[in-house]
Amino acid sequence: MAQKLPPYLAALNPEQLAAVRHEGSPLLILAGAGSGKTRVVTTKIAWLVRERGIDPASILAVTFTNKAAREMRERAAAIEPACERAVIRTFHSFGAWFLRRNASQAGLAPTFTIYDEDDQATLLHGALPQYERSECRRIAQVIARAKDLGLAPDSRDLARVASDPALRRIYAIYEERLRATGNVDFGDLISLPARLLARDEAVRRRTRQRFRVILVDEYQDSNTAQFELLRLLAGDGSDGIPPAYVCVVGDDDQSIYRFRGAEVRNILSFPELFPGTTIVRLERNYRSYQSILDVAGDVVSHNAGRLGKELKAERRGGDRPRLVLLEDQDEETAYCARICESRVRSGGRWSDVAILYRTNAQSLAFEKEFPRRGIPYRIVGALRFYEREEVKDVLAYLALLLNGRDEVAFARVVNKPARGIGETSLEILTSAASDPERGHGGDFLLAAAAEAEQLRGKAKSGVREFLSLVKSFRGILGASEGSLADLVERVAHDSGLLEYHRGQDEIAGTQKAANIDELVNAATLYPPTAEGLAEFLETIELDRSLSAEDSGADAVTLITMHNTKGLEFPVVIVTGLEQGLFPRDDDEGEELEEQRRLFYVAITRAKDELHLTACRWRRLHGRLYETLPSRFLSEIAPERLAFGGRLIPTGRADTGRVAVQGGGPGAASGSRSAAGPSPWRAGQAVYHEDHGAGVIIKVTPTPNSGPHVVVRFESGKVAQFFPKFTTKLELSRD
DNA sequence: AGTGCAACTCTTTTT
DNA sequence: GAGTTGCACT
Repeated sequence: MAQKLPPYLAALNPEQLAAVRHEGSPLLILAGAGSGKTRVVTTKIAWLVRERGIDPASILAVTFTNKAAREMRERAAAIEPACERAVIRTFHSFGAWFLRRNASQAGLAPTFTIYDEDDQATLLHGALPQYERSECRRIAQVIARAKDLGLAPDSRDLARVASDPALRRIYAIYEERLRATGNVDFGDLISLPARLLARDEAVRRRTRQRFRVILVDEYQDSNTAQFELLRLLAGDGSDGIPPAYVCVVGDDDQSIYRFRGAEVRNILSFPELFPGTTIVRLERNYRSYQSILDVAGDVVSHNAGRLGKELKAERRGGDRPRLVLLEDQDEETAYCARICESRVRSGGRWSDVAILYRTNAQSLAFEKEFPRRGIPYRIVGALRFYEREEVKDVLAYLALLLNGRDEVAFARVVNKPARGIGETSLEILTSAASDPERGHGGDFLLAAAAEAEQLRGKAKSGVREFLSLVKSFRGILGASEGSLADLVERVAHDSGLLEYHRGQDEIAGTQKAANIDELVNAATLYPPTAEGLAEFLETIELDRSLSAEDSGADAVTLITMHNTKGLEFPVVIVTGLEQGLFPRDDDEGEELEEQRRLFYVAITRAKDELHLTACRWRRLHGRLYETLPSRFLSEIAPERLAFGGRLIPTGRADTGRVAVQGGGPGAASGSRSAAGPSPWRAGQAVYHEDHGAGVIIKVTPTPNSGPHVVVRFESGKVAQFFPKFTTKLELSRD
């Protein structure tokens, strides 16, 4: 290299450097797991500002999580402090930011609040009481998917999201009700900005003139609506404003949010949709040993429709990942515990180990057993602070202060704690609020004030009491001193919620009052103004990772595979690798491929050591099922895996059972192993309890798990078994 | 209006 | 097996 690079660039490999210094055409960075993606993006932002003289305020970088946005901002600013001024946000938070700044054009108040799916369901239930709550939840989800796809109630393609012909009408009613509240839902944060940009030339021009560089991280998880927003933001030059420089970063092999509307095709077809695209592949992996990436590569190679990418480990060698077939969950828990213990015994930390599973319910076994063994653990993403009843109650009072049309918030707290306002009274107030004759403009507080006279006795005094509460809270909102925490505290206390929930705590042993305190605490950072309150509510609504998660304590991580994206651990154990659980039996086609990608993500989290476990017996929904190992396991070349080391007693001597960890000579598991040469040979006829008669088409010996056989049944179905671990498969004798 | 019981339903869930 | 929801009862 002729000229000397500044230090922040000199550390990059050639592909990374090319990605950072690319300009002039759309750029697609295909960044494999562990390939230094964040470093490239942050360096690129800094480089644009520092070397190319780009105004940081004209750079928009969107991510999918707040955590990623924070990290990106910090790391870019660490290289070039001016990057603080870049707009680095999640897609949704950018949408909210944009809508607040263009509120009047969007037909919204700048202090609108955001409804989550629970609120959406409540709104639906209020509009369509004939549908029960659970049904409303389902419908809310369908509507959310429709918005992900950018489909409005009158879109011709609405059937793509659900075939029910009633959907169009329900969706239309929902939209009408939602607009009447003056609030927005998650989907609106993407679709309303897009609609505004499409329709309002002045806003469009102003926005396009401002954002000259647009970066999108985790692009494989973007949905159709987000893609449309991106296109509108970037422009195509036809309005005389040159298109923004668009750079998307992602990994098609890590697209795992299809069920939430993510559209892998966005990344697969990016080069066609943005003509002239340059593609840079980052395939050097700095995280894992090659032995681990080999396994990951085998798995993901079974997917069709990939952009194609092969990870190469900078860290050669490494132990072969270990596949361990176990009897049941107890053995699985014990196996994981032993891995953790031996890690610590050999000088490591508890936090080196992560235990991954497909469903949250699987964490339970570990939660029960680990305390007994003195293993500290933390569960990532299980309990959701903001979704708790008591938290939502306080938030509803707060939201109502900003917006009297918030039907959901009003209905939630007008009678909470109980003030004698029943269903009938609520009905009277609700219809009064929306009655055009009465001119309340949909404002429930105005309606309540005007119509209280119509109510009687308890309801009347209850409404009066409620209104005077709201009035006093609004008084605090104008205060020039103190922080928002004062208001939140007053709301919690004066409303009676704190006492109400304290009472609940005593009955049920919960911590609701403490949670309210935590909410009060979180509000200290905001000013006691309407804007401060709106910002506080937005942060809570959009950044739900706020809960006390990163305590930094030394503990084993229990986590769903989905939640591990972007993380890494020295030791990873992927548990529950059983057919029916992962993948589920009904996973096929696109869904099956997505599950395979999920497995890929899970595997590539491991830096040094990877363990894979499967149980023969799995308890699911309170029932015990006999399972087969996941089909994904048979997609791994057997020689890439170790099948365990030793035979370890489970410690339950009374049953005489052993945990197969594989291992030593003659490692026999219980009574099912037969002596002598294996009867499992290709061509051998077999019978399976569920699948019927079949013929063995392939046998692969394993050191300790007995032979692995592949059987073709008369039905044409091909399935694989470890005869050692199933009683359902028998040799046919004749 | 609040409590208690039976019936239901169960993936994943950045925002 | 556990948590949630609707409904009936008081």
